[in-house]
Amino acid sequence: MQYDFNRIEAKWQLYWAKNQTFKAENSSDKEKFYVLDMFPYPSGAGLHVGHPLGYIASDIYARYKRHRGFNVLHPQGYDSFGLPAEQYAIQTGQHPAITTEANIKRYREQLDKIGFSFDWSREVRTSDPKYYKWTQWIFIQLFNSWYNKGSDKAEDITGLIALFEKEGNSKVNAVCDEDTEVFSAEEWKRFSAGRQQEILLKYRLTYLAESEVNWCPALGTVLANDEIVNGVSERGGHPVIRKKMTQWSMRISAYAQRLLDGLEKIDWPQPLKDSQTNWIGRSEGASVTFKVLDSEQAFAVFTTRPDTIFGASFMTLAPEHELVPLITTSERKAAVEAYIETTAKRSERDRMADVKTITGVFTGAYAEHPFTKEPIPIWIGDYVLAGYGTGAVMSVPCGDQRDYDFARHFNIPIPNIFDGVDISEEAFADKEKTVITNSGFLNGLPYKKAVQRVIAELEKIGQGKGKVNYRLRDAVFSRQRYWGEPFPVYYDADGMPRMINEKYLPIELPEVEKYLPTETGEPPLGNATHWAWDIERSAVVSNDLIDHKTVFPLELNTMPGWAGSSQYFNRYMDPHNETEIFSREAIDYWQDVDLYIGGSEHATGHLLYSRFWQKFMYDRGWVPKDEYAKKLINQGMITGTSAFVYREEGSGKVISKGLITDKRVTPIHADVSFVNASDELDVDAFKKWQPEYKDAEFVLEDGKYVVGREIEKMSKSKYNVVNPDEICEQYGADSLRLYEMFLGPLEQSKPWNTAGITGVHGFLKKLWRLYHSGPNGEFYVEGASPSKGSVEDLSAESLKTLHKTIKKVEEDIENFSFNTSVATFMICVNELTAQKCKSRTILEPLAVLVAPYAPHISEELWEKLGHSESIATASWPTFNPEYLVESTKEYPISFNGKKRFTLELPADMDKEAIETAVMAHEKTQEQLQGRTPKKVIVVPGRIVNIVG
RNA sequence: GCCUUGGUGGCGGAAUUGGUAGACGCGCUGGAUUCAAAAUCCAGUUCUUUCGGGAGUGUGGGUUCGAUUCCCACCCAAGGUACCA
Repeated sequence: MQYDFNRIEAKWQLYWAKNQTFKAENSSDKEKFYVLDMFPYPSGAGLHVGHPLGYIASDIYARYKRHRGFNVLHPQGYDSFGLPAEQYAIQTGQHPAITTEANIKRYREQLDKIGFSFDWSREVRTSDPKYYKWTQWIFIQLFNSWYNKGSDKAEDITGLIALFEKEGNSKVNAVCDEDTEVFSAEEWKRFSAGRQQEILLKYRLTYLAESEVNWCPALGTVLANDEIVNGVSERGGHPVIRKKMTQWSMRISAYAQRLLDGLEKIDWPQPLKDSQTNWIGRSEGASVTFKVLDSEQAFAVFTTRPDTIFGASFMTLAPEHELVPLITTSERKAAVEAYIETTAKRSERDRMADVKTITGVFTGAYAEHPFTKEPIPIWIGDYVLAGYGTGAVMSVPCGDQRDYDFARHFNIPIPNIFDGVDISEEAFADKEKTVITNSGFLNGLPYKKAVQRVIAELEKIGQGKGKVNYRLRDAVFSRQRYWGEPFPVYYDADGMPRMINEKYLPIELPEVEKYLPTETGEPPLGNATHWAWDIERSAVVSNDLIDHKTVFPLELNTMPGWAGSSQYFNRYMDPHNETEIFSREAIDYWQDVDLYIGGSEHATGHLLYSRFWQKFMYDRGWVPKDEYAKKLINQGMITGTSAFVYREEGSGKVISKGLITDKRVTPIHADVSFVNASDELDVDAFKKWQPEYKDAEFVLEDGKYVVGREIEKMSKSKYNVVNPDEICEQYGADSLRLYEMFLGPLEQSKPWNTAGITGVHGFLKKLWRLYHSGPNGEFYVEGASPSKGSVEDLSAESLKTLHKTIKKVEEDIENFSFNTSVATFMICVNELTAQKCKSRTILEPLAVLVAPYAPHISEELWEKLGHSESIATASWPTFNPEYLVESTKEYPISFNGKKRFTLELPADMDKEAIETAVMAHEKTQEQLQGRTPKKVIVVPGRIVNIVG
């Protein structure tokens, strides 16, 4: 009987769906195990072979855990708000909800074909109002919370208001805006309601603030860094400037230290932890206030090297620093303004990356040195970023290379404050060996003592203090987009934001005519005509009714992509609950995620924000764990082989790869589906696909157009995607699953090449044949079965093969080394085939071992073995080491570390006996050629090495 | 620039604590079967060689009886870098 994978796979997929085989219950005698995948964004291109990589791995793990007797929660859903659907809507006018729905349908079909053991009854979609109701709910809770540094957690804002009423804010130990003024209880009570709200905003965990954005005036919209190429918009090539905008922010900085500390108790990959650690960027130092000479102004800098304060020969402010226009002298004004304008065009990343070009301008103003009272020139330079620290730097050229280069470039003096150190060529940044000189009261002190001393002196004169600084900035939470969660926010008569009462959630996304920003530059929701909040009717009403008395305008921004993904893992525990985000029982049972698999590209986005929300939820008592995922694995990405055609600069001719020689060409992506295995392009298909090349001249070599090839991340935008559907069709889902695992280690990136799939497919056929040794390839196994009894011929060899496979596969799954277990299965089947094994005692456990990897074929074989229940209910075979005991060991005999021959010796032979046996061997004498070895290393069970 | 990861045959990769480098699969070569093909099976396949052997895990150095594995320096590629998700 043939291995008819198409029939078998369809049969079992239907069976699993009908019987709800993988539905998880919220209570069980079994121990719980929660396996989570990062849910996909349903793009129009459909699923490509890179997506399922992590899903297959987690599915294997989830299935394995079921065999080991756990109650497994393995849900899936869609991160269905996002930019591509909106972009498509702008281009076609099609509502994003419609395209998203269609894309989800396609994703689901594709996912179903691969045979995942998801509990689909728990599916969530972030763009579903039933889901985003709870995203809005969390936003309100954040708004109604402040961070109490005393208790080191988030608390209800009513507690803060009570404190203000009792004692003002001077003794309140809270995380708040830097510019928060001090007031007494009496003053608080006298403030207007609007004023009070304004002050509370400085404490709330989500608040309105000015933040910088990439503004593209031509497109009238804010762009992601991703959408900007070489300083201009990717679409259309328009200029982009950085501009300040009032937006919602999340006070994630309040959690900086806890986010750092929490990393120690979770089993996440070290590189990912490093990423988060660097992102949070804790540094210890001091905050120092400098007065501006001949002015009322002063500014603060943060420095990790306050000990070098006597070496400061200039100050550098970020060009965007608020003080710049206030202190610039009239004769420097033109130069400063010109410089600011140039900087506004550069992206932050550009400014950070570019260390070679040194630019800056002198403002004409001077700061006063807090101790020497000497004037210090104040410069601006774009290597200082406004958003980092205070946006101002105390420049000490002798101790910092960037300051050194800047000083050299502008001929600013470089005073040396390090004893016996030559700074004529470069700055000296070594803290450990530092002894300070030319520094008044710091002379002769080493680094640590100097830091302590200078901080004490600064505190004495009220111009500084020791400080821990974090690089982590508060997260901007507004997006000027349509396809995202609307805020449950309206603006009152004072223009202050107000939350809509929880019981009226969700506030649903309004319909708009077009998805672009309005002509006045408002976000797309500004196009909605029905987008006002009536506080009497508690309903969204027409904008015409806005009177700022009972009907108010609603927020026009929407939430960012990460809003919906920051708590979805908890919502899966109780996804249909309409009265709570999840029930107490559900969260108490499932607790947290035991295994989370997803890409490392989310390290400092989703994976940091979700930890922040979880800690907030924990503080407010809604979840029992302050870290939501015990273990996390990063799957590597799959790279594809992109194809390029080459357009000659100037002529516009498209030149075959071999004819480029020294011509100047621009490589352009060609869809890989137009290219055959010999790298020849179907020119007509290409022209049809990209009409702008319809009339272009294609210069051929030997009558063919040959493309260039390059390995890149597999992505729709690079036109190098390979779809899993065809592989499922041609080889089956089990082959696809095995092949994706067989490609290489889960965590590494690896190329996709379908050529090798015949290998794993051949293995499945061989596995099938092992159970079909009867006449005409009928199913046949020997041994007692539930239905009929027969005698089996069980060999010690087969038992050994089986048990070494059990051992290896078990270790592999526990270590997430799925590629090596596929190889192990192949060896096992090759050996059993050679042994002509037909024994049920071997073949039954083998089916269970294979089941997590290739579930369809295993189900079919399991059924044929006479079982009436799904193989998912079978328990994992038990490894018995007795079958693996060896009586001899083949020793490699090395001379000076190089193996020359091997020698079989009894496994239990001791060190001395091994040495004697080896030295007596003729080949040893042959190798030595009469020399006496200096030393003989014998490691019993491992190796013999003869030196000399 | 900074942070992170990786570099082993023609290709994907294996080598779990420093102990037989190249498991397993693809591809290729030869053979069996076949009218032929597909499928299947068998044998071989790191390079080099005067057939004794010699060299070999990005490059250069180091530690060690022994290094793909540990240390130092460098080269190359990929990912991230705060509004792609």
